[in-house]
Amino acid sequence: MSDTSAPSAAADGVDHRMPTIRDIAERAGVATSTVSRALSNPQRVNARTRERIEKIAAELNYVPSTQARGLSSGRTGAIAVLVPDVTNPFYFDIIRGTQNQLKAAGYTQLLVDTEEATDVELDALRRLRRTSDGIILAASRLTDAQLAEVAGRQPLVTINRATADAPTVLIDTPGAMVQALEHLASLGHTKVTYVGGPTSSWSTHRRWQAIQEAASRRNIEVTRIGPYAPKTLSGAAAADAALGTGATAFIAFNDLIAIGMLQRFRERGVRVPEDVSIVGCDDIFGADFCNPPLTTISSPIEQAGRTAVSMLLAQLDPLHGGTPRKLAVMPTYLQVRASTGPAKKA
Amino acid sequence: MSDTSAPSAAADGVDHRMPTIRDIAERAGVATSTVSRALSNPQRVNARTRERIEKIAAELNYVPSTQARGLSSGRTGAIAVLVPDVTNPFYFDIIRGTQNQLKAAGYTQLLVDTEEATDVELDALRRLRRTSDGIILAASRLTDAQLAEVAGRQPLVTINRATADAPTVLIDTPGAMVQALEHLASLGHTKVTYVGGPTSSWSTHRRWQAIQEAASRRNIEVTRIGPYAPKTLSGAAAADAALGTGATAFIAFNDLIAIGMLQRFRERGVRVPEDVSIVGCDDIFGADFCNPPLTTISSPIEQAGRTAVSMLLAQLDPLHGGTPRKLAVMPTYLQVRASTGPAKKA
DNA sequence: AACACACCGGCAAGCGATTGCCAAAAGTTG
DNA sequence: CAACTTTTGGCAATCGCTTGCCGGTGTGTT
Repeated sequence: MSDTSAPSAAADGVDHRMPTIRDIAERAGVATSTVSRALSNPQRVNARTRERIEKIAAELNYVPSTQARGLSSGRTGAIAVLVPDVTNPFYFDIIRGTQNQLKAAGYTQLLVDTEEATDVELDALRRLRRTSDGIILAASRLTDAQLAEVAGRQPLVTINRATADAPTVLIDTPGAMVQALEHLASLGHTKVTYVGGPTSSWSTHRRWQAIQEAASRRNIEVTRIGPYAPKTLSGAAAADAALGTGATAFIAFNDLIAIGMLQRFRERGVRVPEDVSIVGCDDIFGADFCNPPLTTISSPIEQAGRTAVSMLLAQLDPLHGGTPRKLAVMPTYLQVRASTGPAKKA
Repeated sequence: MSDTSAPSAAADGVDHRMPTIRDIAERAGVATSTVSRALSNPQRVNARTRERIEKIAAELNYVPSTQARGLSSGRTGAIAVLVPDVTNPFYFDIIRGTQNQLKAAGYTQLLVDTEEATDVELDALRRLRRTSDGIILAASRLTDAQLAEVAGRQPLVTINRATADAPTVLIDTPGAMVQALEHLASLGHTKVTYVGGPTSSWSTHRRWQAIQEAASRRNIEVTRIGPYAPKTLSGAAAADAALGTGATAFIAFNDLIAIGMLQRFRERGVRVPEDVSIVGCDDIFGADFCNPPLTTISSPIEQAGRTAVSMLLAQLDPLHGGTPRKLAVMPTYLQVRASTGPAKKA
């Protein structure tokens, strides 16, 4: 870097200073306030003036400064999306959903990976207070109290984590657990093990509860192992432990664990579904082409992301958004593939 | 703004207005400039004063306004990462790599999905000019001229797209193509088809070139089909077309296509690797557990992301960053799994 | 013809930080 | 102890845009 100097005009003769509304105002012979309004509040200004301004803005290749806009208006135009792990395919779809919807609404998405850690989540939330207009919090690890405090400070929507203090998008995996159990029961399984996720995960508790209830109404004995980290690598340990329970069918916290188990069973020579059956959860990328293809709980994840955005936007702009819903439940269903089969005769 | 006066407390008794350096300055009995310096230029201020200020800032739970900071300093503290498709697992790893490294350096990551479209990419780039301090552009679809212009306007690092105008991180997939070809040759394959990616992809051309060169030096006949969109869904069409070439082995533009082909072959009763062999590229999530597990080209993708960040940061701050490298090439190797086998006797 | 009322554009005060410049205080030196 | 240098903190101007308030025009209503 030898240049960077010169009286604001670069050595190549081109003025690299970004144009501001002031430049536009001068060229158009109006006040900056008029330019501002023409550009962000079109109906507030005469059509002819507006067109002239727009034309000049285009010529100058004007791009408004988000910074300045945010500073004076109090709005940042950004929505933060916090997920526990960006590399978990489940969140990909959420991210894509929010991304689409936010872009459509003219917002910028701030993606934050909270690394499955409460303190990272809290810290991010803290500094995001100034940086974003609202937060979408997926699979939060926070306590109810913490969540309430966050919700009190800024618009918030949670995904897969119910709280009275903020609108929530729930994916009805517990409901599908019942389907899964019925499916397994009809295949003759009587002993089922639930392979649990992280202790701090709200979802894993809900699912376990749903399973217990459903099992008690049928003739099924359920046990639980875990917690396991939601990664394929945890699958090996989970598979080994699962085998120790004597159950013939396993319902995993999510597909990542289920796929990991699949791999481990293969290593150990345990056949799926001949020897044991496995049900996953989320129907992520890969669930359809793993070996064997995974029976799992499927849901419109991407839509969950879109719905979360809608709910948040409705909060930000109560007029436009209609009555803000406090809760949306995404339907789920059991996607039966090849990882479940008749129970092996004892 | 109705109040701003009085004890400026909200109805619930809690003051919801965010604290500013001014609040801190008043409490500490110093000027705002001192607070500013204490917080972002510590050695510029007496240790005792600084400690006092820091203490008050902590008590007030002060968070600086990125907006204001950016406006006055000219830096935004954000780096944009543009990828063609956030749901492509290949980019997951890039994203995770940049995310980590950026966070460590105190930057915010702005993730943008360019939807594999040039105009979306250009538009994003345009508005990002004001919003970010620098850009990481993965697998850009832009022309050299467009790229040069972007690079002239703001710090830029490209991934998998060489250009003289900006530092680049390359993943040496072409190099690995040679390995792949040798692997196939040693298995007795003499006719190989390359299943190409999007026309606008720079990588697909490089790979095809490498393949042609390597093939001409051996006794292998290569053909090319495509373009195909880099999604599993394109795999079906690709598989059908591939079969039509009469080749016994296929090298796919990426794992997504390869996995899609795998599925299609299964549907059609074509056995892999007994009837045909497939090599993928990228070693994405899923390549190891699909059926059969995919022989593919593996590389430290996450590190590519991290390296890109380092190179960009070095550009932003030439002093600290040492001599900025202009090019980094990530090593690759062939990961042999079960989708390749001996050529079928004709 | 008189009055009310949009409509439209300008003025100017911020928004919350950073930073160049300056002066008072403190520390050094011969 | 005078002359200097270095520290340290304050002043005030910006950064680029938004927005409340105001007044001058044009249009519509009695």
